[in-house]
Amino acid sequence: MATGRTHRPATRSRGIPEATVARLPLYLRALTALSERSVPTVSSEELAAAAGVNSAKLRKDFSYLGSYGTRGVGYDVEYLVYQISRELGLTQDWPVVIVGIGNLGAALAGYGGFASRGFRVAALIDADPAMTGKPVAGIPVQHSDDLEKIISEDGVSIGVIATPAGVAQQVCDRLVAAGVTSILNFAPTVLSVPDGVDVRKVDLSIELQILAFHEQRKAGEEAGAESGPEAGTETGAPTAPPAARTGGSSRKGPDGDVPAVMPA
Amino acid sequence: MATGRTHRPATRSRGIPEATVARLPLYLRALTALSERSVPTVSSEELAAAAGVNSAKLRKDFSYLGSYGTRGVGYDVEYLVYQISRELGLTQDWPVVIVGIGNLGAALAGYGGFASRGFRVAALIDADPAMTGKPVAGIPVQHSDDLEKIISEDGVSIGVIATPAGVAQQVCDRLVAAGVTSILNFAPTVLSVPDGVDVRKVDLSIELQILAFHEQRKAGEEAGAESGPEAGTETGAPTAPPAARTGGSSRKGPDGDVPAVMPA
DNA sequence: CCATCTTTGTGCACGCGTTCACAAAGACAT
DNA sequence: ATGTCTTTGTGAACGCGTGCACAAAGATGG
Ligand SMILES: NC(=O)c1ccc[n+]([C@@H]2O[C@H](COP(=O)([O-])OP(=O)(O)OC[C@H]3O[C@@H](n4cnc5c(N)ncnc54)[C@H](O)[C@@H]3O)[C@@H](O)[C@H]2O)c1
Ligand SMILES: NC(=O)c1ccc[n+]([C@@H]2O[C@H](COP(=O)([O-])OP(=O)(O)OC[C@H]3O[C@@H](n4cnc5c(N)ncnc54)[C@H](O)[C@@H]3O)[C@@H](O)[C@H]2O)c1
Repeated sequence: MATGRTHRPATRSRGIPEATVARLPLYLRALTALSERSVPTVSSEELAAAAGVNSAKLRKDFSYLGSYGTRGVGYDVEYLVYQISRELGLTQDWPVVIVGIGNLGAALAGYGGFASRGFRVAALIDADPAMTGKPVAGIPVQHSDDLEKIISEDGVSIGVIATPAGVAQQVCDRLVAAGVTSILNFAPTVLSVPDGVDVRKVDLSIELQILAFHEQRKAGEEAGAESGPEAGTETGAPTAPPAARTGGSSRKGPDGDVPAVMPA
Repeated sequence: MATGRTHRPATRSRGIPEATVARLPLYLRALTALSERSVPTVSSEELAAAAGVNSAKLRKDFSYLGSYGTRGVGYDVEYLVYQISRELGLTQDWPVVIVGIGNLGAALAGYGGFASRGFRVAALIDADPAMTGKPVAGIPVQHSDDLEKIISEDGVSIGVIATPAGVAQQVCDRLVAAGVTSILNFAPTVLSVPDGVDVRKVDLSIELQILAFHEQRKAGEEAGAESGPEAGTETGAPTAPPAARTGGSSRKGPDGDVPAVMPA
């Protein structure tokens, strides 16, 4: 997963578990597709398949919202779309600012999936004076000097950070000071924010590394079940271990992994 | 969290919990920064702060990798960088293809964070003939007709999908058929893949919706503790409920939420 | 060599999330 | 009205992840 709230770890918000909240947009997307095909009702089984989850989990998720659904029939698509939208706060308009209009920021600015769900790009902000005034995706870029003014005037509470990692924390601080209380961070840094501010992060690099881990594991177990510790291709070790293995043998890898002596 | 594995739900890979694997890149990033500052050792407390996690959790995570670390001192930065890199499979080179070189795909292609960690953009692939041959971020775009050839020749096992949602599944199918076993999906669709293929997704829209949920909740509890069911501003309800509330009163929202009768 | 002090590694308890399995609800046919 | 059949809503069990708290390890100083 690319995200995770930063502060406020275990806050069961209004009785709805965090894991459920994270799935509601998934259900909503599937339901919207059904709605566009004028499908009137859907069973938990069908909807769960469309959303890629277990049907029991889906029913339990919906049970947190209340007792919608009719036994023997299923759920009314339009009604459920409305209920989930309302629960997620999508019946109102959310102005969003994007800070850092480089490659990624520009792509985000032009992304149609924004407007489709109650989000509106209120402003694009960049520190580069050469960008100021230049329209990106039809919206003129504004200079970061005006950040505070823009946020307070438009009542923006959600900010997207697409700046280089080095300046992300200070951009974040300015956003928070100006009144933003939700931040979506694309920069590969840990942001620290005061209580009451939510941060979610999207990190491409982390996702790829997780995939690489599993990929390596797949390749490893395919090449013979147990060929002993680390069969081939060491790719050059760095320095020596700290105070390498003087005497004791506490324990090694979880199950007969490579011993803690460093190669070369 | 923007992601989540799709199939193969509870696979404790090689004894390392999935949650730990997801944090390893975070530690690695923090450690790399320390390494660049030539910091020789770091305590679990310091490193945990830098990575934004609990120190006990960090120590437990590292304990799955083995007993590195020296009591009373901490962890050797270089050594740990190497161990985590190796565990994540970053000591080898991973060729990656990006399919769909539009706004997002082009941004990804130019992203420096790729190369920095053992990932190499092996090819950019698009279905638009007008794109073919055109260099994006210094790499010429290839036509999707050649997808299979590219993947088998370069031995690509990781694919990134940045096409429109409508074609994502068929692109995915082709990637998998050609030998790709790990997919990072940016299109807002649920991909179905055979066993043995890992899918991770990044969905901007979902992240924003989760933020909106919490944002709404913050605004709600700030405006008076319990003002009864749904104080103001109904934003127009759609159709009527399915077989609305004939007699029984099973139960409503979890804690005195809006009653299940629809407004208007 | 011994004492002290720092920091790791982990046992343990707890809470969240997932899944199974089933009783009850209600649609629908007769 | 009654019976059958589908599907919901949820109780209960289980496993994973988290964080506390502490014993043991080992560095450091005398
Ligand atoms: N491009 C990608 O695919 C991608 C993927 C994942 C993460 N990221 C991350 O997203 C961020 C942006 O990536 P990018 O490729 O668009 O980089 P970029 O260099 O193209 O864009 C960065 C933009 O931020 C602006 N900026 C710099 N400092 C600023 C400040 N203090 N206030 C406001 N604006 C400021 C710059 O003028 C520039 O326009 C980086 O942190 C990168 O690591 C990018
Ligand atoms: N732009 C964003 O910020 C953003 C954010 C989140 C998600 N997404 C998603 O990422 C995807 C791409 O977004 P975008 O803004 O770059 O769209 P885009 O329309 O700019 O680019 C899509 C590209 O895919 C190519 N394509 C179409 N069919 C193809 C096929 N069968 N094989 C290969 N290439 C094909 C098109 O030629 C085009 O170049 C979409 O699914 C979008 O929903 C985009």
